[in-house]
Amino acid sequence: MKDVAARAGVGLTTVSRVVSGEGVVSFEKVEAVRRAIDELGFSRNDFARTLRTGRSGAIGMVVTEIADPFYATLVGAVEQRAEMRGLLVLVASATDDPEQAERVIRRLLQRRLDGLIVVAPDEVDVGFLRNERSSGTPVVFIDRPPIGRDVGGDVIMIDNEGGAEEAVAHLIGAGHRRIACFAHVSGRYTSEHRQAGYFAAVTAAGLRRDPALVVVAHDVEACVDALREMLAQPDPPTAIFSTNSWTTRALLQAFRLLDFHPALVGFDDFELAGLMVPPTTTMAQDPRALGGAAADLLFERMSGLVGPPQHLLLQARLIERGSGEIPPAPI
Amino acid sequence: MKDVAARAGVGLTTVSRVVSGEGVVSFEKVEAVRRAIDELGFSRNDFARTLRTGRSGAIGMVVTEIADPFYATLVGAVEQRAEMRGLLVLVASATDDPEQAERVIRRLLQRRLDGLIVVAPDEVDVGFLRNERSSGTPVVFIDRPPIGRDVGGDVIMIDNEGGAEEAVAHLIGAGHRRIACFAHVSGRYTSEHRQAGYFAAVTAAGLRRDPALVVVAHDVEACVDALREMLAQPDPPTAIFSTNSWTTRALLQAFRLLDFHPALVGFDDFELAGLMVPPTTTMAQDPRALGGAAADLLFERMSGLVGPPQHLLLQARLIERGSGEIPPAPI
DNA sequence: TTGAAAGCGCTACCAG
DNA sequence: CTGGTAGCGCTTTCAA
Repeated sequence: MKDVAARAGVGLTTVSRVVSGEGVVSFEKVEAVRRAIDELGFSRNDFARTLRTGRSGAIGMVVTEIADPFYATLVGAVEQRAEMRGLLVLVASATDDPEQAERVIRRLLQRRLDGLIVVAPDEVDVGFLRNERSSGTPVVFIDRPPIGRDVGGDVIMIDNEGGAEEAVAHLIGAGHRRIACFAHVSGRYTSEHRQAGYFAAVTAAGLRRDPALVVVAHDVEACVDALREMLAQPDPPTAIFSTNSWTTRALLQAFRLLDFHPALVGFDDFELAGLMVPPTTTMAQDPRALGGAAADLLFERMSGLVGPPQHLLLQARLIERGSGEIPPAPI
Repeated sequence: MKDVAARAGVGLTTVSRVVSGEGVVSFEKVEAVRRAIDELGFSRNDFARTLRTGRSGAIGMVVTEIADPFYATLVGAVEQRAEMRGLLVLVASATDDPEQAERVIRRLLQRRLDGLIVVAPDEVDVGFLRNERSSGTPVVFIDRPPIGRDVGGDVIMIDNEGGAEEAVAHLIGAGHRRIACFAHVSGRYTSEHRQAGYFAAVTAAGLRRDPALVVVAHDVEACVDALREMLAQPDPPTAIFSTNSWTTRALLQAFRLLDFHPALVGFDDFELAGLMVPPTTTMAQDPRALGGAAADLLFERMSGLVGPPQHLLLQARLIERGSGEIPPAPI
């Protein structure tokens, strides 16, 4: 910048004003500075700027797995909103390893971000984010609430329990009485809440809660095993509710392997659900809306919105594709 | 840091040494500093550090669309490698708008990154990256070569033409003589090269190059229209080669709508390809390998590897799932 | 081993 | 309108 100033024959401050577009500079000097910038290939050092201003012009985003289309879409939605405001998004995958997750988040924090959007890994105590929030960096949690005492911060989630209940009620409405629940993982927030919704629907309909119908299965092999076991029972399920799209897709592959075709409704929509055999009914979340809402709220906080932490619950939406309502072949 | 020093009763330099783990500090002072850090909730300001050292500890990654599973996986692979080296990854979606793309890349550059991995949007002249490279920031291009004169930089890509040729040869080997080519877009690098592979295979087999069999179609509607037109011709195709997975998936939906089921081989693997009816044969790229190779090369450059720009060509791999080799019903 | 002091490149506050 | 100067928080000499 000093070089630019020298070359343009102006003061350092004038260059700064031209570069940041703030303050008033005479037309000729602007031209001169512009020319010098081009000739020298100058580009402002944002670190120095940040050091001085205290604002980094960047927000951070932590997700558990960027390669998961759901999170990738979430990130895309946030990025789009950020771009409109001239903010950069720093993305970091926390992964499932709690230690690594904490390390990644801490490292992100050292960058003095203007705001943070976090899909808090279950099992990671994000209590240390309390410092951050109290020092003025807004934090919005998304997809699930943070673990840890008094973290505070806004939370934006899907109504997991309500959505699951509605999905299972849909199966019950189609005449099913034996409905299995395939959970994608044990002990994690979304999984547990969707299971709770399953139980709520089963109970509301006066059906028997059969523990043999509830399993945790993430991959094809586990699904095959669980299905084999259920089919060996005297009163096998005629319909299945799955708590996320990974399990839903694993189930679809298992169905083909076993040549077993029950009714199926899965939480989370996925591409090609309509091409499955039969087309798979899903309880869809809208990751774009979720990410957009989180970004909007974060930006409001960044521009000074105060008030108690907000908890937003977005509704999931049933997309009927025929696999739920088809009554099963009589057994 | 000043506060920490005061509280621990040591000098600023000592704190710096403890925090960065460099230099020698007596055990007691280390303890004292650690305690003060905890009590004050101190976390080093990375901007100041970067300003001073000139190294940011972060690399940048530009992709055209983060929500596309292919790019998301690419990012995931780079991130994983970066994490192992304690580097942060700054991701930005360039989008398809050339102006926005350039803005985003420039903004990323202002952050003085230690390295850059770029999926250069076609139509964006990344000539301005030349400055960057000459000022010592290594740049690795991935998935396609950069547009613009003398950009230089390493390039890591899939052998698009060879992969496409092999895919089409596979169809020819299964007895097909009328093979259509559905390209996902016109004028872009990967699309054009895969089309070139298609033509190479067709020519090598001595088949007639029929322009009516080559179309550009990105969505279901366009696929339906194009297929209708082809089916109305006297000698319709019995097999289709598609240049990327978006088009492949659109085709699958179109097939169902039209109740038309030709043999199909698509470039790019996609989840659930095996569940399609019939299971879809694909020419698979491995985005994890691609991203990993790019990251490794970038890290080598960052640690001083000199030499002329490298051009790496990774091979795509045919995953046969039965839809290619099934001879079509006689027409 | 330790600490004082000089600056990394920029912006904010002044005084012209 | 313009430019000089202080200082953001850190690391890196250099001297003790």
